Order: sequence, then structure tokens, then C-alpha cells
Amino acid sequence: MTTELNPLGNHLSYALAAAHRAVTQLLTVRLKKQGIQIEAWRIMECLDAGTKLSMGELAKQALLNPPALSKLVDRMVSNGLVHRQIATADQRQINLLLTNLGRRRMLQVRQDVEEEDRALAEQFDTKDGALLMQLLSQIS
Amino acid sequence: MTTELNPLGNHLSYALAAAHRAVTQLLTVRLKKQGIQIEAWRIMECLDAGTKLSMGELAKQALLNPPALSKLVDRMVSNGLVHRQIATADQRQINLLLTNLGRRRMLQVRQDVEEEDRALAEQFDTKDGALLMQLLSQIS
DNA sequence: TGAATTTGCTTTCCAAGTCAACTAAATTCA
DNA sequence: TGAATTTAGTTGACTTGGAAAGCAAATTCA
Repeated sequence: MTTELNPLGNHLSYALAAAHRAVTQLLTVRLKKQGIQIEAWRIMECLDAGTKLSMGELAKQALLNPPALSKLVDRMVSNGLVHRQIATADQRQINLLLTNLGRRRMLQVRQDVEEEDRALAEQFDTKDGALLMQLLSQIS
Repeated sequence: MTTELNPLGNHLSYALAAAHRAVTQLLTVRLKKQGIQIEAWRIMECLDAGTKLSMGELAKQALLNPPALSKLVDRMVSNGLVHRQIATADQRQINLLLTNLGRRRMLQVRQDVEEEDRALAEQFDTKDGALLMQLLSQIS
């Protein structure tokens, strides 16, 4: 017998939202102590990976809509974490680059994120973390 | 060999955010045609379930912070979907009630959400949808 | 009892996000 | 070529969300 208190409990989309909210809240609190936003960290990780990314590509990878990315990048520029560079091939495109400060900050923040991710993975039996990840990445 | 293009791909928290974003976007588009917000639908489902809920309980179930709930409820009241009722036992508490219009609108929206949820479940092999849900609800 | 504290919800102020319009560069094709 | 279209990114007006303060009812306990 299933005693379902919350009428939303049957919806996969709700379970996803609830899990996302829980994880995001924890991570947000932790990164706030570093004075940084989750999305800003994502951007910095993407930039650190090497391949030059346009704003459009970056928006997809960092899970932001273009206007939100533009504005967040404005803030990051004024905090000295990144700077814009006009792409040579296509003058409309922007290549975003990490500053030295940005790289240092990213490495600090990465510690926190990985610790949080480890704590999250510990909520699962051995193989289940990987399984969850695999299932999640099947979506859309 | 794993060719990982996106440096964030190893993080469970990122996989969760990406999946959540994809699902939310689809659902948002669909509900926007009905002129309603996902959170408003959640609230209405909770209210329809019978047990009288305080704003605090509702906030938890609908995955909203109290101020966000207060404001959304303001809008829903002015759209005639719900109304506030001061609880008799504790005069500080609010019991939110669905109006008839609210109930009708909820039933319409429910169709859409369930259709969307069905489409989502179809992205998985038979048992995997339930498995994913089970894993997600283990979180926090 | 009644002062002090806690609890439930809302409000205020500000930061951040969305949609749609805009600018400018690149591409298409007549 | 050059006018028309498409693409990349940003901006502006508006809406929404969050943190912290505020208000009022309930509870605690001296």
C-alpha cells in the first residue's frame, strides 16, 4: 500500500524538480560563501576546458538563455573573472576568456563543488549514482 | 574511451540541472498556452487533494520559498483561481482554497502535464522511468 | 498574568531572469 | 555587386525571486 501524501508524487517532472531544488540549495549555500553563483562556476569550467567557445555555445553548456548569459558575463567582467574577445573569424562572435584571477577562483570553487557532489553520490548505493547520471542524461 | 566535450559532464549536480532544465522548458511552453505557471499548477493540485494546507506546508510541497508563494498566491487570487481563508485554530495561518474556476482550470492543465509526463516517460525503457523516480526521491 | 520569545505569513528592497526589439556582421541570391 | 535575409549577441521594459525586516498571533515561563 502506497500512502501518498503529496498529490504531485507520481509525476516524474515533480521528482526531478524536487531533487534539483534540494541539490541546488545546498550547492548555492556553499558557493555563496565563496561569493559566486553556480552558473558562474559552470561558465568558468567551460572556459577552462580549452576550446574557444562563443557565447551561444557557452549558453548551451552552462544551461543559460543568451540574455541571462550576457548579463552574468557583464558582472563577471566587472569582478575581473573573465574578459570578452571578439572572434577573428566572425566579428559578431565573442570568445570569452578566463583571467588569471578567474582561473584561481575557479580552482577554489571546484573544490567545493566536488565535495558537494561527493556528498550527493554518497546518498546512493555503490552503482546507483552512475546509474542515475546515465538515466538523467537520456533526457531530451 | 570517453570523449567528453563538456567538462561539466561528470557532475551529477550538472546532469540533474540539465535534465531539469530540459523538462521544465517543455512543460513551461505547454502551460504558457494555458496561461499558467508550473508552480501555480502545483499549488492547485495540492489544494485539490483535500487536506487543508497552511502556506508553510504548501510552500514545501510546491517547492517554493514562502515569499515566492505569497506573491504567486496574490496573482492567483487576482486571477480568481484561489482565495485565502484565515484558519480558525490559529489565526496566523492561512488556508488557501480553490475557487470553482480554479478547479476547472486545474483539470484542464492536468491533462497537459500528464501528457508531457507520459512523453517524458517514453524516453525510457519500460522499468527505467520508475527506477529514475525512485533514485530521485532518495535525494536529500 | 504579562513580558519575552517563537511562529506564520507578508512586505520591502534589490538582484536576476524573460521576452521582444535592436544593432551589426555575415551570408544568400537575383 | 548589393538588397534581403539570417545569425550572434546585447539591451530595455517588465516580471519574478530572494534575503531580511516587519507585523501580528500564539506560546513560553517567571
